[in-house]
Amino acid sequence: MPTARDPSPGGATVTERAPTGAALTGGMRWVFLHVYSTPAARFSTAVMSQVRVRFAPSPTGFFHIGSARTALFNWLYARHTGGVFILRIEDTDKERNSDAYLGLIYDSLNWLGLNWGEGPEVGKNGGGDFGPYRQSERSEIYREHVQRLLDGGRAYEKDGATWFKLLGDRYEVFDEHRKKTVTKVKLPPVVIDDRIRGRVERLEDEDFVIVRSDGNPVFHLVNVVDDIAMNVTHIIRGEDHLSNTSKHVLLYEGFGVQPPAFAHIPLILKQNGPGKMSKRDQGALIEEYQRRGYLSEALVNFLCLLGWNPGDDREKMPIAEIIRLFDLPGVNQSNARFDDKKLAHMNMAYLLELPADRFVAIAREYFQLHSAAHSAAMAAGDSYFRDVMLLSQPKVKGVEELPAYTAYFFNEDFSIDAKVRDKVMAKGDPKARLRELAEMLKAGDLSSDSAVEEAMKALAAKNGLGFGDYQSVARLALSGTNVGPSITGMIRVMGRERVLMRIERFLAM
RNA sequence: GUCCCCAUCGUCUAGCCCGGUCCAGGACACCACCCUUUCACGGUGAGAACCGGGGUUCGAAUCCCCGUGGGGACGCCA
Repeated sequence: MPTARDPSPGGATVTERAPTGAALTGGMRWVFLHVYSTPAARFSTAVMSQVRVRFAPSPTGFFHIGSARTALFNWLYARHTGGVFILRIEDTDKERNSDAYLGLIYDSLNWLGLNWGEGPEVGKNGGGDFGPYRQSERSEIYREHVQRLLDGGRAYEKDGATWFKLLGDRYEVFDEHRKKTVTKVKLPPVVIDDRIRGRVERLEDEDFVIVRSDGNPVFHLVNVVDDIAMNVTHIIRGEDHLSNTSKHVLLYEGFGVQPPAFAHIPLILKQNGPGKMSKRDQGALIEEYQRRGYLSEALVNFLCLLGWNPGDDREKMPIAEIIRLFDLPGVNQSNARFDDKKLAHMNMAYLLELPADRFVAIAREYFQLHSAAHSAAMAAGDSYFRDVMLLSQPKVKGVEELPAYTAYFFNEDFSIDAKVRDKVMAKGDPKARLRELAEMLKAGDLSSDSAVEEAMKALAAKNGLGFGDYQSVARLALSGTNVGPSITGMIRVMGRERVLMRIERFLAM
């Protein structure tokens, strides 16, 4: 609905949209609002001035892009409003939970810089007055709340499970889709005043289970109970939860509590094929980007732009600026397709302007994960490694290219690309050029790129040739290929001894 | 099948709320050229979109309706 960006204040939604056909539902809506707004006064705490948002993942699988963005939008909103970002672990599914996945949630959030003010205590994160923050430790709280519904006649037991009871006239009907007779309840549609979608109506007409027959409470119940208990003011979550929201609103009503503000953000679609992105899709895992040496600030910047924008043409922005500008009405309503090319570009842009020390540190970290490249690189010594990395920084699109891109700096047995060799050796007398270059380098000043460059240019001029006549064959002899950093930089970094050795070996071939 | 959400270049999007300034702007990708010491970066340029149909209006990408398409939800999963 196009009224989305106009969050009408204070539930005044009832009156807008006039004549045609809305009269009936409008009237019923009033009844509904009346029912739950009266007892709300008794339960709801004083006016909450501070925004409290939560990210509530389940440790049942890898942490993926979609979850990361939901966490990010919550975090941004908390930072923007000076509110609290809560991490709550929804680990009620005993079958599928695992500590490894839980650890991955903590690691990924930390890596992305999404620190939580309240939640499980991990490192500098967590703590808070509304714990415990793992649902597996909150059973007593759920039991009390279910008892309250039972006592108030809003829940009953059947088939060993506990069901939430809808209030209204009941009737039986055969459900074609599920092939069974079900009991339905006559009710006006639930109204959701969504900060991103606008007004959404959805009919909820069947009682639903809130505690399984094995005694475990279900998602809908624990989610609502915790959001009440933790004083959550804004629920920012994926649009896939929009259809659950009617159940949740009914539960709030059952507890006599005014629901928080809802904001359903668009989904991220997989880049190839139909459907939303899931943990199994190509490029879906946060862990993977971390492992591939992506810069978290680049990934965060990219993720912000999937479903949100600052309202102008800016894309690459410091996080502080994003925090300043981020707001719920600026979030898009349509799903966005993930594009790894754009992410790679963003990553390169960040890489290019990374301070030298940090670039080298990240490169070293990356090499450590790749033992073969690592041992050779480390054997060459810290300062040589640093020089090689800084020489390559402006040339690569990502840290993951580094080991292959720089391999010949660290290994003497690099291979010579046959095609390149044939091409380079085809015209002129490259070997003669190489001999002239070696002669010059024996005594030349190799202390800076410009010194090397001047010497090479002088040599070329003396022989009536161009810089390129020396560059291509020198590159071939030193690296075996025709791509790489500037040749002058290579000579400077490799040093006289190594350069002369490689040239001689090449001439002997 | 039922219900809900959405709809601008291949992709992410600006513009839409408050109709004219839009023969629709930016970015990624692609192509060409320039720069150049290879490869990149960078610069310049090209191609590329208002889903369709009705309506309202002097005028619609912008408002309304209907189609169509895409997405989501329909569990004693979360």
